[in-house]
Amino acid sequence: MPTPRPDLEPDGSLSREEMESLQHEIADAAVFEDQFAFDPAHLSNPLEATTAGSSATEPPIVVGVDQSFLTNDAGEQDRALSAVVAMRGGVVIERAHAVTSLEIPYIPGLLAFREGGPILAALAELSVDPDLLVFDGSGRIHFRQAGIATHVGVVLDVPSIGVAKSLLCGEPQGGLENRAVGTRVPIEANARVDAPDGTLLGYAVQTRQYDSPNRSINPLYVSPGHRVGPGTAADIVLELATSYKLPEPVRLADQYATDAKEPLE
DNA sequence: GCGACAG
DNA sequence: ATCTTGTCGC
Repeated sequence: MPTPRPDLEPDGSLSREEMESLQHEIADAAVFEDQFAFDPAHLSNPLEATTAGSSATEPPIVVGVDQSFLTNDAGEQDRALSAVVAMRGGVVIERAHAVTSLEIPYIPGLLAFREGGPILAALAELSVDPDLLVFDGSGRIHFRQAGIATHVGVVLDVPSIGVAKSLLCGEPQGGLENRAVGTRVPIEANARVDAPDGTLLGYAVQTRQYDSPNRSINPLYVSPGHRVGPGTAADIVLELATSYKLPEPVRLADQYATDAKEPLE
C-alpha cells in the first residue's frame, strides 16, 4: 500500500467541526474523473485479462473492502474488523484483515472516522499494491462529497469507487423500480449536498433483476471515490458483479469479514 | 420544530 | 452493522 498522507487521515478523536472541515479538504483534493493507467474493461475474466494487453501488461489489482464488528462482554460494539480481498483478473490473490478498537459511534456522514482507521490497518497488511479500491459505502454521494471511498482514496492517492446499498443523499433522476440489468439512473446533488444543485454525484446501478415484474431488486448506489469518473465507476461495478448483486471483491470481503471474526468471539 | 440519515 | 424464522420462487 502507498504511504498515507498523515494530514488527511481520518482521526476519530477530532471534534465534529474538525471532521467536517477535513472532509471539505478531502473533497477539494479529490479527483472525480478518470485518472488511472489500467484498462477498466475485462477486469473479471482471467483469460481476457491476460491476453488483452501486450505480454508485459498485467491485469489491474482490485481490492474489495468491508467491515464487521465485535462485541464486548457488555454486549456493545467495541472493535471493528476490516477485511480486504485483492483480486486480479477475477482471481483472489491475497486477503488480509485487522482488528482495531472503535473511537466513535456510527454517525451518518462521518463513517470514515469510525471505519477509516481499521481499513488503513488492513490495507497495510497487504503485500500487493492496489490499482483500485472498491468500498462498501458512498464516495461522492455524501453531504460534503467526501464519503469513505473518497476519504481513503485521497489519503492513499489510489483510484477508488464507492458502492452503497442505500442512498445517503442526492436525488435520483428517474424511477428505480424494476429496472433492467445494466440500467443506470443519475443521482444529482440536491439541497442536502454541499455542491451546486444538479451536480452529477453518481448512479443507481442495476446489477441484478428478477425475471418477473412482480418483485424488484434494489439497485446499488455507485459513486466516484477518487480518480474515477461516475460513468466509469458504473461500468466497473457492472463488470465486477459477475455472480451476485455486489461486485465480487466487495462480496468476498464481506464474507471474509464475517468468517474472520468467528474465532474471535 | 420536523424530517433525513452510507455502515 | 447486528439480532433472526419462515417463506416465496426459480
